[in-house]
Amino acid sequence: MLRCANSDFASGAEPQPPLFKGLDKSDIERVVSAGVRRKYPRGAVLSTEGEAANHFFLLLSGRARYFTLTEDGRRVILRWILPSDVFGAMTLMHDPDLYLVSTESVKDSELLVWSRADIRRVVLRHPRLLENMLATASDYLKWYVTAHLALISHSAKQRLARVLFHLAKDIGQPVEDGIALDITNEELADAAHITRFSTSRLLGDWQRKGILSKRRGKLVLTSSERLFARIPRQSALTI
Amino acid sequence: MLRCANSDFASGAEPQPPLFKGLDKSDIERVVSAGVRRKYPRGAVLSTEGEAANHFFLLLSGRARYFTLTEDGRRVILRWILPSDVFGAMTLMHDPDLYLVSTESVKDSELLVWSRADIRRVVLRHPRLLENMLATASDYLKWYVTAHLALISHSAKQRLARVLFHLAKDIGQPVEDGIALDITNEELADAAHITRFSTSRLLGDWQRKGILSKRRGKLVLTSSERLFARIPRQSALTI
DNA sequence: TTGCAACAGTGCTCTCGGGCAACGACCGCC
DNA sequence: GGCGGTCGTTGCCCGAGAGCACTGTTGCAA
Repeated sequence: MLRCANSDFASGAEPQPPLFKGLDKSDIERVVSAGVRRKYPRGAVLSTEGEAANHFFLLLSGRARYFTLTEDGRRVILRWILPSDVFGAMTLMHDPDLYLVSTESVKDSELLVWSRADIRRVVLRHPRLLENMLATASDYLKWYVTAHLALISHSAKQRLARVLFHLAKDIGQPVEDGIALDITNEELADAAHITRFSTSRLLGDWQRKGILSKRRGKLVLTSSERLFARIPRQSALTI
Repeated sequence: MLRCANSDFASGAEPQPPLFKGLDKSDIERVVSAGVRRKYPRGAVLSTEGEAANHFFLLLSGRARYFTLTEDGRRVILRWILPSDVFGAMTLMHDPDLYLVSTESVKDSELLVWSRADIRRVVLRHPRLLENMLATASDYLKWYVTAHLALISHSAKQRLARVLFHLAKDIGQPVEDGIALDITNEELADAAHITRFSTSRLLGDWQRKGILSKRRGKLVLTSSERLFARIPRQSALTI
């Protein structure tokens, strides 16, 4: 494993991760060179809930996600991690603590990884990193408030629509007739917190209406707006 | 409004707010004296979702809570704020931002209030405050993960039991036959995300079993463990 | 090609808990 | 004391969506 002697971020060629906001080239250089670049295959567990937080990560390429388990062992998908996102922030704490949730790669991924000792040293020298992490934390809280409200006030259909919409935005690939997603019904079900049966039924409805088309493990969203079509309501004028 | 010339925190007499962890007396003195002490009556809205985050708060005495609104206007209680807790952390951000949720006092309360300019100045001089805020943020995320899991995997009964248990721990007052809570059915319903009808039914069950006793606006929890009694299950041996 | 496993669709049942209406109990106020 | 408002209770209905069994479909591997 090699130290990252020359960072791509300092050059400004790549999009700047929010973590580095407000830092100048030499600062970024120093931060990046304190970490190591590592590759992980699809499906690798990168950090595990309840274990000591000893590594801080920045996703360079690929894709990952947070997950946790319910008391009865069901897996719960929390949030996607996209390139430029950081995770394992418990590592930054002044007092060592445990990871709150687990993370896994869902595609072959490349990451920048710091040990606790290294990232702490860097962070104390660059408090701006702490400020940026606080901003990230607030994004997470924002996401959670939204998810919380969705859970308690949206129907299964609305939740699935919301999941599809955000997936299309975050990880969809434009194709001729819409936006393509590599995803199974079961993954959608987990994300929307409904059963795979309901997922199948709802997707079926939408397909019949021409809002999307799907084949095994693949889905093309044609008109994402129509996902949120209001439930047809009785007109007040109809006596 | 007077600057706080002499802080109670620096003396060590009062319990130390987590915000000040790792700071020495003179540091705390400086932080506290940058804020002003203010009193708010019960029911005051202290910060409003969507407004510019211009004030940072530390609750000295009383009680407050976060809340937000659903799209259809229903009020959602998020979390209690107890003495020593801080809120309005969006004020600390490097780039000005809006409050994420609203807060209101639920008892007459005394707070330490900082303007954005003042708290930013202090925070930049004492990066340890940022570290402590990060720790607070992680507490919030922990709370949210728990609440999220409760919402998707617990029954109405389990959620209400959990709410009662935590309220008893946080804001209950010991009395001869248990722990007393000043709370209405409606507030419990909001906190557990169930209707007030279900709340009434569940509390009725528990009262009949002697787990708690209640009169209008008041509730005495006798044996909080029995709230979580497992649902009696068919024995596998019963053919 | 065959076989198998993962993925997907459908019809059915059933339960939790939401929603409503109506009633009852308690509190404070004039 | 009477009265209106808030809070609490109960019975009833009903619908969303979970759960399950079964079948159909696709892809991969031997």
